[in-house]
Parts: sequence; C-alpha cells; structure tokens
Amino acid sequence: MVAIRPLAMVVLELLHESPMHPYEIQQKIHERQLGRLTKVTVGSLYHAVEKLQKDGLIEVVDTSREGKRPERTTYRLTSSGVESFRCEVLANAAEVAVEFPRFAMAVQHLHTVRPGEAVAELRLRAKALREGLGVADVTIAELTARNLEPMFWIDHQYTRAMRQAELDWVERLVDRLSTGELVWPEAARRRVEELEEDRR
Amino acid sequence: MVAIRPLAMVVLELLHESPMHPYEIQQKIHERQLGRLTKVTVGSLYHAVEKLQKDGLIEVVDTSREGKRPERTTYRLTSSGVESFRCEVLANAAEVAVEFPRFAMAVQHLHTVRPGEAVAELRLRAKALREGLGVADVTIAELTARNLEPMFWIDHQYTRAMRQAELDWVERLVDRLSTGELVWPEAARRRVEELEEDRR
DNA sequence: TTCTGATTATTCCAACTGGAGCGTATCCGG
DNA sequence: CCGGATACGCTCCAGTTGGAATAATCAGAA
Repeated sequence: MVAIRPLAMVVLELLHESPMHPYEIQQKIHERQLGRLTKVTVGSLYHAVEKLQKDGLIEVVDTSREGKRPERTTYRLTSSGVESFRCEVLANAAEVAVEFPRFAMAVQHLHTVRPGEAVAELRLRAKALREGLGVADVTIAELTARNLEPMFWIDHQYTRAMRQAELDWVERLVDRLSTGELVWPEAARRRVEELEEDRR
Repeated sequence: MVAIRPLAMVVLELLHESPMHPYEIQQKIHERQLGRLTKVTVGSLYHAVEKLQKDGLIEVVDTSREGKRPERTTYRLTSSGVESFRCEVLANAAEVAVEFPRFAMAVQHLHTVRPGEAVAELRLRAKALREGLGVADVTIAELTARNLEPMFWIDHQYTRAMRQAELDWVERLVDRLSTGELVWPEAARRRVEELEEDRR
C-alpha cells in the first residue's frame, strides 16, 4: 500500500484512458486544465511517473524514438495500478483530509494588524471571490450548453459552492467588524502601536 | 521580498510575542495547537528558523547552554521581520490562493468508480463532517465560556463554516444521485465493467 | 539559405520536508 | 543507588518538489 500523491492520481487517470508517454500526459493536463486539481510542473511529472513505475502501478509499453529526438517512453496501467487508483479515489472521497488553507492562517493572525487595514484587505478578498464566482458561472454555463454529462464536471460545482461559502463568511466578518458586533481586542491594538514605535 | 511559507509564519507569530529558542517554539505550537494551521515537524521547524535568519527576518539574541545539554539559540524578530510578517498576513487575507483540496480531485474522478460505491463513500464523508462539526461546536463553546476575545479564535468559526458548506454540498450530491436528478454516465459505467473484465 | 522561434521530450540540481535517531539530563520506583 | 522512562534539544539523511537548462527538430520569414 504505497502512498499516491495528487499528481500521481492525475497521471493514473490519464493512463486509465489509454497508454501514453509523459510528454503527452503533460499536454492533456494542459488541454483539460487538470492543473486546477494539483500543482503540475515538468520535473515533478517525470518524477511521479518514475515512482509509479517503481511501485508497479504502471509499466513501460515501449520506448521509441522518431528521428534523433529524445526517446519517448510509453506507459500503461498495470492491474495493480487500476485497483490502487480506484481505492485512492474512494479513500479521498470518504476521508476528510487535514489541509491548511492559507486564508485560515491569515484569519488566525488577523488580530496582529490594525483593524482598518484588516477590513480593507478582507474587502479585496470579497471582491476577488465574487469575480471568481462569476468566472465559475460562465464555465458552468458553457459546460451545460455543451451538453456534457454533468458527472464529468461536478467538481466545478463543488469549487463554486465552497467559494460561495467563503464569500458569505468574509462578508459576514466585515459586517460584524463594521457594526461593532465583533470588537478588536484592546491588547492587540496596543501591541501594534508598540511595535510601530520600536521601529523608529 | 522573499517567500514566507506557512510554518515560517507560525514562527514569526510566536517571536512576535517574545524572543524564544526553537525548542520553546515547538512547545508553544503544541500547547496552542497551532499545528492545525500548518504541518509542523521538528526537521522543518529548524530549517524554517535557519532560513528566516538567512533572510534577515530574525536574529540571534544569544546562545547559552545549561549544564551539558545542547546549546540553545534564542532568536528574536528584526524590524524587517515585523514588517514582512505584517505584509504576509495582509497578503494572505486579500489574495485567494490557488489550493488543491483532496476532495475536489476525488469528486472529479468519481465517475471512474461504480455509482453504488461512490454514494457509500460520500455517506461516510458526510458522517465524518457531521462529527467534525460537533467537535468544532464543543471547542467554540469552550472558548466562548472562557471569555477569550473572539478575535483570537475566529479561525475556528471560519473552519466550521467551511466544513458546514462542504457537508451541505455532499448531502445535496448524495441526494441528487439517489433521486436520479443526477445520472451516472452510461459510458463511465461500461468502462468500469470493462476494466473489471480485463483483470480476470 | 540561414536565422528565429515554437515544439518535442527529458535531465538535472538546488531547495524543502518529514521523521528517525542521538546524546544528554532529570525524575521516580524498587 | 541503580535502571528505565521521560524531557530536552538538535542533527542528519532520504525522499520530494519546482523549475531552469538542454538538446534536437521543424516551420516559416528574411
């Protein structure tokens, strides 16, 4: 039971369709914008493929060269690869992973800056989130229009839903700060001034 | 303008309060459960501290040893550190980072498994999320009872809100799948059977 | 014809991460 | 007073990651 990282999952998904060489995988990732699901860079892609092979989830079909170009190695899934992929999809669906969104940390540190500054930045985030929602809506409209099976793109809906929830929360926070429902701790306020002084 | 990773942010936050040596930082991270905001391990902590020093955001106050224990190096923020920390908090508050939740990927790959399996795993996730919400509520109740300034723990509220949104979405999805509002693509269904055959 | 820039494919290395391991020191029971 | 558990505090290394560098081919412009 070897660990399968996100990028490896994308590779498995593509090989699930048909055998391919790494460069082709790279192309498809771009075409289909699979980059929105994992960070993909050239280096890590080749490493991921190498590791999958070492772990026996994929195997070499053949290595050919056209002219004097670098050799192309084509890979395909092994049956162990098919099984691992399936397990991993199910596991990721069921288990709530521990993740570390940047914004959660910013929120936790928010009290270390001035209230005014904080609200200004939160308003910027709200704006960005609204724009993101707009883009998502357009994408979803396009996909609907194309009459593609919805199951193939429910992840767009998921991402949209989460963005919406974040926007709601941010707007609520800005609100609570403006109305005074939520107050800035006096201690924190003093600490900021103090550090400001020190730096002179 | 050097990049500041999440772990480095936690270090800066603690040094923001008072000078400390790495081991003490480690202790405080545990005490205050700062581990829920970033992945913290011993190794990466020492590296993070070293890098912060190289980048001039923190500096050595003194290195002392008690008895024959290993030397303890105490660090403190430089003024450049104070400034960088502030900028980073604000930047993280305003910018919507590109992140890669595991579940989003699972959702995108869901069509590669059998509908029945998928729904079962989604129900498990919903259950886990509900439990998570329960825990969050207890924590929040405790914090409220302790009369701690709310600004010091709004991140718990944020996390709770996002979990709730995810739960709503998952329940909705299970629903749509059960009522037939969302159908499993026939092509996908066939592909699963096909691979199943192959492996015999 | 030759130069320029895009395309095809991969290698390489510097940086980062995680966690096992190591050498004290102190505390506590028998 | 001796042996084992636990606390202290750090180093080291194997594994990953990101992206620059490389290297050959091909299409089109000058």
